[in-house]
Amino acid sequence: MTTLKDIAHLAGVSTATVSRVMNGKGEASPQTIQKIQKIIQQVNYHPNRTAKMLSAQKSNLIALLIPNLRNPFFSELVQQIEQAANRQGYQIYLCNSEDNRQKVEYYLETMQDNYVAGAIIDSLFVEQMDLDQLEQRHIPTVTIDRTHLKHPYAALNVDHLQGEYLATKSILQHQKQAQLVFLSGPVGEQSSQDRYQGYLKAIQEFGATSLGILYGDFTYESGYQQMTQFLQQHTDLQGVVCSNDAMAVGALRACQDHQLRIPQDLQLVGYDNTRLGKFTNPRLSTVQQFGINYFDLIIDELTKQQKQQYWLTPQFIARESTYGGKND
Amino acid sequence: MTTLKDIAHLAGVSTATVSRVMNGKGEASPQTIQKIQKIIQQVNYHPNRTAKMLSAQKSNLIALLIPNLRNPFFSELVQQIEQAANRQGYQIYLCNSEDNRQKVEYYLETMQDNYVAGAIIDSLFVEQMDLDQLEQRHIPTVTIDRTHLKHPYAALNVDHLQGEYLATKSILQHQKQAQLVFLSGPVGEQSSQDRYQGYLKAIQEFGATSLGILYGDFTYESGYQQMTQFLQQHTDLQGVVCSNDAMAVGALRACQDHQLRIPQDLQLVGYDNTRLGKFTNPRLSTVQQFGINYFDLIIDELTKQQKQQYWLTPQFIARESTYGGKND
DNA sequence: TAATTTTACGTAATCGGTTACATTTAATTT
DNA sequence: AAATTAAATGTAACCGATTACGTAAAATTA
Repeated sequence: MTTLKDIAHLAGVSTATVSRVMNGKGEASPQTIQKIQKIIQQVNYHPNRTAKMLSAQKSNLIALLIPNLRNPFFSELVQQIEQAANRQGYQIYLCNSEDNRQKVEYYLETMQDNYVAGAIIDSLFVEQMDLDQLEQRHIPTVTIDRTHLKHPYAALNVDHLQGEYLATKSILQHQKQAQLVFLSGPVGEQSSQDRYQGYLKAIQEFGATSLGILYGDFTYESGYQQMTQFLQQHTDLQGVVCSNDAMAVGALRACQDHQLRIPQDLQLVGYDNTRLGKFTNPRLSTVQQFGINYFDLIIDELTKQQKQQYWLTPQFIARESTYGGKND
Repeated sequence: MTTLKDIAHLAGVSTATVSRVMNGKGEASPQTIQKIQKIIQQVNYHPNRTAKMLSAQKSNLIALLIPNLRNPFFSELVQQIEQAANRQGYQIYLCNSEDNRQKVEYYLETMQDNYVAGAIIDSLFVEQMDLDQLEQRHIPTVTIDRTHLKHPYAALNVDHLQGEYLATKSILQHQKQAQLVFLSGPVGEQSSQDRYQGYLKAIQEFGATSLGILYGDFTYESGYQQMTQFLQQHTDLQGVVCSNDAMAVGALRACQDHQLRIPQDLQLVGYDNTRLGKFTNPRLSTVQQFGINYFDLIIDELTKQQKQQYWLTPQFIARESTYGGKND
């Protein structure tokens, strides 16, 4: 590997001079600058990032802690955030915790080792203690959807209750006395619990009935499986409210396997507005949590540390899996 | 940050001793071992990875270079490989090139800076030169589906021609004189070109007709858009052969928007066997490139350097979007 | 021309670890 | 008890950068 020292040798100067030239800091005569730059070109030298990190005690990495990549919502999130980060000269240090507390701990430790410029936290299993530690280490943090956690940095909060209320309402507006079921994420998952409350609120408001709550794990497979099982025992269902799009797609297929027409026999809504939703048959009505412009904002928060709290207003997107939907 | 030096101070020994104890290398008296371990526990010390990397000139990172994350094939690949890597104590250094040569170059450079233990290369825009460089730097490499590139390490090759031949055949077997169209990846994309050849081979063999080739970019959106456009000009189509599942899903929706029943009016096949395929309506017939057990093998190749060449035999998976399909 | 200020560059410490080698101390051997 | 060997630990160089500080050379001023 070509090092600073090599360049210094070749140019007949000290490493300090080369370093200064590379970073445009301090003084250097035009001749030396030229000579050094020429050599750098010739041997295609580029400074070692690891050494740089250690020396500077900082990096251009932004940690992105997510629970998994199975839920398309997160793979889309990763893409969007990565692009926004790149635009501002940052790289993403992807911390996929695989729904596993141990991995969360591992990544929280290695974030520090990697001298990350900031952390974006969107994961269950992150506790107050962890955020306190990040704060103590002066790692700017943006939490996404971790409303119950406290820290002095920025937070993007999502009103799940309101979102699912809107979604559920969209079903009930066309069928006030409908019997519905709620397809939730894993037991204990806060966002799903909040969404469940929104679902219940709409049900009460319209005097409709909830036939229960099903627990999936945000995958197509679990949506399909839970719904299939449910339909074996219930025939009097008019609507399914799902805690994410992927499960909605699974549930949709399960309903169709039971010869139910969507939305005529049964209305169905997803959540998250993942790209797939526009291409299912029928197209999926869903809830949009945040628009594409929020990702740059997240990176800005980390780098400029404006330390704002955002409350995002979810929007219902009507498509074909509920009445009143339209193509888009 | 707690450092080795801190521990050494607390224990009243030198950093060398602490390092030895931490790594179980060299000799140390039972008392010192105990004392040091106790302190490490107390202050929750863990060695800095960056410093370790620099010092040891190696890391537990495996670079995974992919073209993008938009194609679900790749997001599923990332998950699988990450899990396999984790099982063997490695972390993934995700290099998402965003279909961009510059980023490929950036990542190839930083791989070296990160002292990666190996690289998994599955990306267009990687040239022979790049692999030569990796070889020169002694970075063990596994290429996936880069048949035309030469290097002394392991390679997983996929017979795209055969895969698409099987897929096309499955359509033609039930409708020998069908008129088909091929929905390809971007112009110049090698795997799509190979698949196109397989498609043509089956067409010739059955005396069927190809109405042309459409170029998408492996996204739902492009599949939908290309197919919609095509259907505005053609009404005599009996089959669509797609170069990946995501475009197939988009194309499927486009066909359905044109009131075509699948598979009765028109048969359609995807490629890659992504998870979604089991949940579309109709379920998607597709081609499986490699099974789940291949991911551990890839990591093994990197760490044990068996330097094998693999040719994977693609398998056609019949579902409901072609005749002769069945649920699974 | 001598004194002073600027400019250009080198020396050496530092980041947080690892490790070859030297040294001290303890245990064995004669 | 002296000599030898083995065990325990310390010293210092190193990985590849950055940077505070010092010094030599050049430019400016007196």
